[in-house]
Amino acid sequence: MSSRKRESTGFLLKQRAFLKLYLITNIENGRWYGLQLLDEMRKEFQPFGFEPQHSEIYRALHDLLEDGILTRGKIKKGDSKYQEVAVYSIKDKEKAKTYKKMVKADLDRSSQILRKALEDNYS
Amino acid sequence: MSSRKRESTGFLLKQRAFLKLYLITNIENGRWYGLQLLDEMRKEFQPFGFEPQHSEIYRALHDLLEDGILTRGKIKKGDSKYQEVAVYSIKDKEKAKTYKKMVKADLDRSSQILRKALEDNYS
DNA sequence: CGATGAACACCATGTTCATTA
DNA sequence: TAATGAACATGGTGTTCATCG
Repeated sequence: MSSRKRESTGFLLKQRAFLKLYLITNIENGRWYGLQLLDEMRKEFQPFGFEPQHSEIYRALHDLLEDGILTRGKIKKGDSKYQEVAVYSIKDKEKAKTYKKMVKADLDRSSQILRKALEDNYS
Repeated sequence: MSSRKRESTGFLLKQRAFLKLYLITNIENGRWYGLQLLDEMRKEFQPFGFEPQHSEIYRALHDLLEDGILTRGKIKKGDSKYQEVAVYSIKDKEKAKTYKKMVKADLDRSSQILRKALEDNYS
């Protein structure tokens, strides 16, 4: 029951968790589909030199589906072209909240590690 | 000459660079050998749940040798046992300084990304 | 061609094995 | 057994390919 297995050495937060966090927050505030979310992320983080890939966004979305946090529907886009896109919405608010709380802990921890490094090496 | 190739998508600082930074700083302040440096890092970061592996420390040290930043000598340990250890010292102070400056930029950038995430997702 | 997704490839790093003092 | 190092294995993520509307 308690056979602990190290899952990593615990350095910084992984990109996947970071993206999942943002996806949840964005989807909480409206309906979005994959490439839209990608563009949003890229726009936000371009100033910081971070440019996520489309496949990683999709993987994060699929993760969130498996986690039971999001649900997906297909709708036709309202533009001149009539193409189906996959739109997401929150399925389980509690799970979403729990996940965000988990990631926050890791964000805080990671921030502390970086801050310590700045203190220890540039004094 | 200017055929730029993306080396990564630019998420957070890599562990390797992080370790190399600490190794330089520690070695600037005295002579150390590998496992000693490992123990030191583990002690420092245990509170943050980060526990680097020995092989990664060695890889970082070898990198710094290749970079021409460190130099290595073999000496006998002063203890009851007479075993040779590999001790390191700074070979090129300028290069060391330059490297540390590079990593600082990445540390700052990474910190900003994390801070932004905290602001954007927990307001 | 835009959107989604899967397959494939690579690199950073973790785990295990070998050597020597 | 401590210390170093190399070999091997895996995970996370980037790149490419396939499909469908």
